[in-house]
Amino acid sequence: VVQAALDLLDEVGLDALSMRRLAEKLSIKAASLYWHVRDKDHLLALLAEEIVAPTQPPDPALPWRDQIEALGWETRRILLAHRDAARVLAASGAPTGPNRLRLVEVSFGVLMRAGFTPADTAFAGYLLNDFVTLFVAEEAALADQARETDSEAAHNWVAMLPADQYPNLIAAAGTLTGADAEERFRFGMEVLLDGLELRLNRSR
Amino acid sequence: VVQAALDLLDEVGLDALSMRRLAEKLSIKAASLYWHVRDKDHLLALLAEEIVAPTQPPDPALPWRDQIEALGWETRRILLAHRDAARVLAASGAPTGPNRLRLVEVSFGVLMRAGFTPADTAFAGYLLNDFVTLFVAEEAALADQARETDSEAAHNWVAMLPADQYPNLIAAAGTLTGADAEERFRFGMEVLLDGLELRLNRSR
DNA sequence: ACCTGAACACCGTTCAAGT
DNA sequence: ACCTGAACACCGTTCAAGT
Repeated sequence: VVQAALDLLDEVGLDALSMRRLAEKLSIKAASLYWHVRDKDHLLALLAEEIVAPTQPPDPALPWRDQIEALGWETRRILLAHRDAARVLAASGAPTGPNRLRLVEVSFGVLMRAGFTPADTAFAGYLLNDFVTLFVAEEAALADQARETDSEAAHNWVAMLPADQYPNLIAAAGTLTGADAEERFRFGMEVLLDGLELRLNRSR
Repeated sequence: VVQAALDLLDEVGLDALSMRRLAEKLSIKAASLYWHVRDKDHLLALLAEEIVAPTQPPDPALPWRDQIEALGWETRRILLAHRDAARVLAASGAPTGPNRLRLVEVSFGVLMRAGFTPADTAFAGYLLNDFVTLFVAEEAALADQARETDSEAAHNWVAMLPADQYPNLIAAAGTLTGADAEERFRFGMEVLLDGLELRLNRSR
């Protein structure tokens, strides 16, 4: 039932994922879906649960930093496995299903055992989760966009800018190759983890 | 023209902002809008430009950290000034208009002058910008949701969870009062800036 | 328990035609 | 230069009715 929705998502993307198309795929009329599912929002929540299901929790024997890092990379991998997966998570709002709650529990557990206060744990957990989700959403959007237009055009919008008005933008963005998503992800994770580690050490 | 769209956004929110309603507000038929505006996407881009227009750039005499921090708080202030503003920025994609490009240029300039490499500047700039936008989007969503349901219910979803399955989640999330958006924002900014500062010092 | 027909109240967008 | 009428191809959702 929800598996069909996931297949459809991979085929057509989130924007074209409609109740009517899903019904068609199931050889059913659209009205019938409302017996299986309360809402489209509800469907998205179920979809988010399904996407996130195969996530491997990190090895609890590792230091907290390595665990958080591993979970970040694993989450990125999971979200890249389905089309628009990160957008589905964002669109389906706060986690309510067991799979997503479990992941929150895992990351909060790592942070608490590392010595963060409960409040800092909650803040840091949301910060990390938001970073990963947004990052992958952007990464996927850029990849889609690069697939539509030719990749030269993607570069050239920077070159089109008036150089005297945006010198720093051009200097910095000019270094981006577009194929450096992993490096950018590592950068973000490092900055966040360094910031969190510093905070932890200071509080002791 | 776009001012009417901004008014409508404040009145009804992004989800209900349709071309047809906007036309009605202008005492016009929907088809006429397509003379003034190419697309709905184009309209959203113009809207994003308009929202961001009154942003005050930080004092260039300040240390880089203070400038970035000031710009972060200013951006949050600007985005909270209009309903669903953060979502509009996210929905309208990468910045193309002069106002948003100017802000990117400002933040990149601060980072470059602080001594970051061009690549690190681009990474850090996106990271900071994404953090602020996403944070405000979430903050606004939570505030909306709290306005709809009574605020007790917002607390109780945590209390409803089976305590044996999610001990860390409950311990950490239980400390959140819902009215601590500013504190959470400060936390995120501090973590990011600490991480960035460490990276800058290491590279020298 | 599961599905359908038919309807309601919407969308974004195009295009020939009007003034 | 700016607007309209009419249409096209869609949406999510409800609800009585069928089996």
